[in-house]
Amino acid sequence: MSRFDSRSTSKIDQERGRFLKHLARTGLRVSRGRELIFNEVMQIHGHFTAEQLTKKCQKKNLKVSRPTVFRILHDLLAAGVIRETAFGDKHRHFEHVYDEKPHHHAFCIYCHGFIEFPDMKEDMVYHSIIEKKGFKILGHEMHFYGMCRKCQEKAA
Amino acid sequence: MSRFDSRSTSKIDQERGRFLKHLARTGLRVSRGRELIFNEVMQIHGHFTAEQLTKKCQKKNLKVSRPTVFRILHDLLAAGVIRETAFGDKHRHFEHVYDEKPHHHAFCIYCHGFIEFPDMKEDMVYHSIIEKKGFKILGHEMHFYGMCRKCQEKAA
DNA sequence: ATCCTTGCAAAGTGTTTGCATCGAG
DNA sequence: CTCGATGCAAACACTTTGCAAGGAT
Repeated sequence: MSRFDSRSTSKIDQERGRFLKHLARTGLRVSRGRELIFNEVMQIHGHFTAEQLTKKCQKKNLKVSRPTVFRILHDLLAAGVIRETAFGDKHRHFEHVYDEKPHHHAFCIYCHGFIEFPDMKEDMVYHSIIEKKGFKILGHEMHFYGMCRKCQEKAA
Repeated sequence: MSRFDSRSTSKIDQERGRFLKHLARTGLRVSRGRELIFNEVMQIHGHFTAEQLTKKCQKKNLKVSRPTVFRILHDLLAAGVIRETAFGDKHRHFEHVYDEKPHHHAFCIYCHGFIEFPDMKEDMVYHSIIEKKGFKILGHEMHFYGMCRKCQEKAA
């Protein structure tokens, strides 16, 4: 019915605006690499590593070297388009700052696996405390840690 | 009035027990290094990196090499005495699994600084969801991310 | 005597930097 | 023509491994 789905693109456009503004402000160019990486990143749902992103680009025959990927991830971080999301892992994980499907993680301290569960918006209690300190909240994630079913069975 | 403060030590003894049990179960010895690192770790309040722990030991003239520190941190992880706590940082951060003063963090995506705020125990909604999946919860932490006061002022 | 522990040096891994070249404004 | 972007190779930082010596049971 509608002529085009404006909902999902507007979010991306908003993020693109944030990125372009950041580039303009810091005197950086809208280069081939930046456009390309921005687009790839926005297509990813969930978390990703620099390595995964590099491979994803290479599979599509988009030419970007690893250093460039890292450099542009820094740009995206500085622009506030992506953020580092924390895992007890060797490499850094990234994801969009705008959350499509907010969810959280429960990590197994034994096997390092994790399960996901949806956001229940029960974090509001914290908002007033944090914002009183002048901190502007963009999002949140909750980490539970413990022992997954498999590891419990193994330990039993 | 009381003859000695048994409260704080009992917690540590409990953790020591967990560690010893793990060592026994996996056929590892209660070596000098393990005792030493265990004690140092239990004296730390808050998060620490392998590097900090190594330096702490060396300052006290406790002889342990870096590889040993890493190896014993793995033991402590496997025993469930410490866990990795997630920061958007290069090195891994650790902390006790038993939480003395539960608190959470709000990270600035611009400067990577963070502020702390106390645990409000508002996470209970998640327990039933997570435990339904057979996951045994040992603790949790909440990460907010956004922009700290200073970075907001800088950006204005 | 066996098997775990430790330290040293070396190897890995993920990330960053230097530098020369390319390319946009 | 100037200054940023990029790729390559090298450098880095943190962590892990191999190996031989030392130590506990």
